[in-house]
Amino acid sequence: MYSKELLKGTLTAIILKLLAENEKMYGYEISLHVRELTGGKIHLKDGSLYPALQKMTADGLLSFKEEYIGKRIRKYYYLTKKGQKEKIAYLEELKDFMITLNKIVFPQIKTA
Amino acid sequence: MYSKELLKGTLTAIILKLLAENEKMYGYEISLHVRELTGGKIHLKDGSLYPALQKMTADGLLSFKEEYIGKRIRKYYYLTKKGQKEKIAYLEELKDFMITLNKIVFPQIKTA
DNA sequence: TAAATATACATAGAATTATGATGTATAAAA
DNA sequence: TTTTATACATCATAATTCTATGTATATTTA
Repeated sequence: MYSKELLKGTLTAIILKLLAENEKMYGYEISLHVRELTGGKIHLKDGSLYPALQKMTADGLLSFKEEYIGKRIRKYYYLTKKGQKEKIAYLEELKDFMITLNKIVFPQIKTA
Repeated sequence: MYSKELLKGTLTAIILKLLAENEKMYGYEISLHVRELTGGKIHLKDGSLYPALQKMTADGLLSFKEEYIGKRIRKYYYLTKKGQKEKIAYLEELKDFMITLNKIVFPQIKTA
C-alpha cells in the first residue's frame, strides 16, 4: 500500500477511466477491479470510494441506476455526457503531470 | 498549473530529489528550480514550500544553516543522513506508484 | 529618485480528500 | 452455524496544500 497522500487527485481519474472502459459498474466491482489491476497495490477503501462516487454524481460526472440482486441493492454507475467530456481533460492533466514529475524525479526514465 | 491535489504526496519526494542532486539549496532557489525544470507547470507556492521544509526538518530529513547575504537571511537546507536514506524509499514508492497508476490509466504507455 | 519588481523568509485559516471506525444487511461457504 | 464475502453508507479525523497576508531587503526601471 502506498502512503495515502499519493492517491490524492488520482481517484477521480481512475474511476472515470474504468467507467469509460466498462460502461457501467457498481462500487464494489470498481474496488475489486482496481485491486486486481494493480496486483493489490491500490486498495480503495469503502470510506474513500463511496463518498467519491457520490461526489462525482453530485458534480454531474456520473449517474446511476439501482438494480436488485435478490433483496440486495446494487448501484450501477455510468458516465454522463459531462463525465465523458471531462474524462478527457482529467486524464490529459494527469498524464501531463506524470510526465512533468518524471522529468524532475526520474529524468532517466522516458515516458512516451 | 495542475489541480492542486495532484501534487500531494509528491512534494517531499521532489525536495528530497533536488537536495540529493544539489547538496544545499535555499527555499527560493528550490522554487525557481522546480519552475524551471517543469517549464512553469509546477509552481510551488510559498505557503506550500516553507511549511514543507520546516516539517521535513522537524522530521529529521533536512537540516539547514543560515547565511547572510548583506542583511538578508538565507537558509541553506541539506539532507541529513536520515534524509539520504529515506530519499531512496520515498522515490522508490513514488516510482512504483506511478508505474502502477500507469497500468490502470494509461495502459498503452510503457514506463521503463 | 521614486516606484515597481524580485528576492526571501514566515504564519494562520480554509479547503480538499483519503482513511479509520463504525454501522446495516444479505448471500455464500466452511 | 459461524465466518467470510458482498454491498451499501456516514462521521470524525488526519494530512497536506493553497490562499491570503505579512515583513523586509535588494535591484531594476521609468
